[in-house]
Amino acid sequence: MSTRETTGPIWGRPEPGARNARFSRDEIAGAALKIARTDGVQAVSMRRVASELGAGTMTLYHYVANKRELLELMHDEMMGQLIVPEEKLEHGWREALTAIAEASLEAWRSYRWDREEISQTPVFGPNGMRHFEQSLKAVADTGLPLDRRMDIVSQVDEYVLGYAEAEGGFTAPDYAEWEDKWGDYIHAVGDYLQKELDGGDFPHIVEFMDGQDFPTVMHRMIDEYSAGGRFERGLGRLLDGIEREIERESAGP
Amino acid sequence: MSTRETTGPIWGRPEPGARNARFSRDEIAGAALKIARTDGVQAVSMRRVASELGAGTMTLYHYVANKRELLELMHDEMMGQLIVPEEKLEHGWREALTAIAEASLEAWRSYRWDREEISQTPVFGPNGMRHFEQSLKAVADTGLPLDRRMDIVSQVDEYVLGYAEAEGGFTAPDYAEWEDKWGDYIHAVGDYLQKELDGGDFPHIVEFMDGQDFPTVMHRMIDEYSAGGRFERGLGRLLDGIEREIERESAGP
DNA sequence: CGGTCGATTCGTACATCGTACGTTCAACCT
DNA sequence: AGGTTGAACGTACGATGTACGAATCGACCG
Repeated sequence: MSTRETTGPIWGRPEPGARNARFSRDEIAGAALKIARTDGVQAVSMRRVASELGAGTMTLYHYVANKRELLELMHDEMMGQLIVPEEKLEHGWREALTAIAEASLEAWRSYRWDREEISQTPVFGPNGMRHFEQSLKAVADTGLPLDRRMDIVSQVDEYVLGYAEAEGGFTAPDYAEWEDKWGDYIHAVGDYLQKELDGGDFPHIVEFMDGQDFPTVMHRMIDEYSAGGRFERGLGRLLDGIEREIERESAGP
Repeated sequence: MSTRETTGPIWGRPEPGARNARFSRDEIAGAALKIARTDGVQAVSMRRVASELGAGTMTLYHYVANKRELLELMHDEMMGQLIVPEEKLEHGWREALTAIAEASLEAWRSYRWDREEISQTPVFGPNGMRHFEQSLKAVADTGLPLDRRMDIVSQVDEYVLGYAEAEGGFTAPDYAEWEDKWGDYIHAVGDYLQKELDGGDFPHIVEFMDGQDFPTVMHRMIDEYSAGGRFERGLGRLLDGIEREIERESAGP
């Protein structure tokens, strides 16, 4: 019988294996991540993960209370990728935050998440905690009050999250793949767009397009994103703003 | 017969009504948005929207090629809410960007989107274009080159997006409702968390918790978010960084 | 006016999803 | 040996998006 404990986080329960467990949580998360990496998160279904493991679908429910928990497992596994070597935290807040932000972007890039499912509830897995600890450590030397330090850490996270999210619309594993998937659509969007632009209501967009057609402009923007530098530039601006706040705080009362 | 055109964006096709249409796209998007507002986006199903309109499910497919298009319609309708009165754009880039950012946050707040579905493809609806036009107009007086202006506009969008996303985990229409929904869970998370913290590996988190238990800390953070000011403070930091870039650009070579 | 034909409506069916429920089997404890 | 319980999973249900094709309607042509 054993009514499934569903109130607490999965990490609050002991991992099954008292008797003879075929799988570990890591193995399950690993299988799910492999599917997510190759076919996207929407391809991660209980059936699919189970069959990847060579198990019956319902077997998964012995290790995980529901799909949300499976996603939480995956989420925390990914958070592991944004832990940074400790020595990177020792050369001042600016370098430390940069290192963390870059690792975060890298991690969020490799898996485009089902935020709907995940980010509605606070997920605090082991790796999530390690990341949080590192983030607080990174800004420990700013001289700002605690709540302000927390504020800054959150803002950097938010920026990286938004950047990764936005980038999703302009990236694919491979440009040719993107072209293959969206090419026709983009072309048709271009036709519609041009008609609107000819109406004369969008002078700044017209200036931005610079006489090129929409697919070309899209291509330009995708290059802009994938060339790199854009993220670092933006992060730099944000850190400049933070720096100014720190200077102001340490000067004035 | 009439094979459904699926290659182009919905706005590239004429709206049905050549003969006698019961619904307009606006009515359909409106019904869907009403559902999204009251029960969340995940409650928006073709069946649900149709029945809201008093129509058969498949009738929707006469107005919309598939669910993605319905979501695009909703998305653009929401984008309408982040159009700003023109006079707000006339007092310098800083005020203009602030006005746009605040309107954006407001709009994104009211509907928590299924980004998975939406943001994977570039959506350029009529309102999306208006927003883009306004954004470019807002930074027209910065004196920066065109691609840099575009870069800045995007970054502000990205920050707002990330903020809204992160905020989602700390908000509910009403705190009591949040408490009701997550209270038990948060409490259980607290138990797990405390055990980890006692291990001694997380000194900065311990400092941050300040002797309070996890539910209390969560409450504190939720207050922090909903008190307002956090978003403006962050936006201010970002704009400070942009300002510095503008100064540097106009001074240097 | 009668007929035609496209525009519009929608019922049925199917594959896929998460998961509730209950059964089976083997390992372990006494 | 008998009982208990951890582990595996088959079956079934209700929800989803949507393909298919039949039914209905109304504007226009003759």
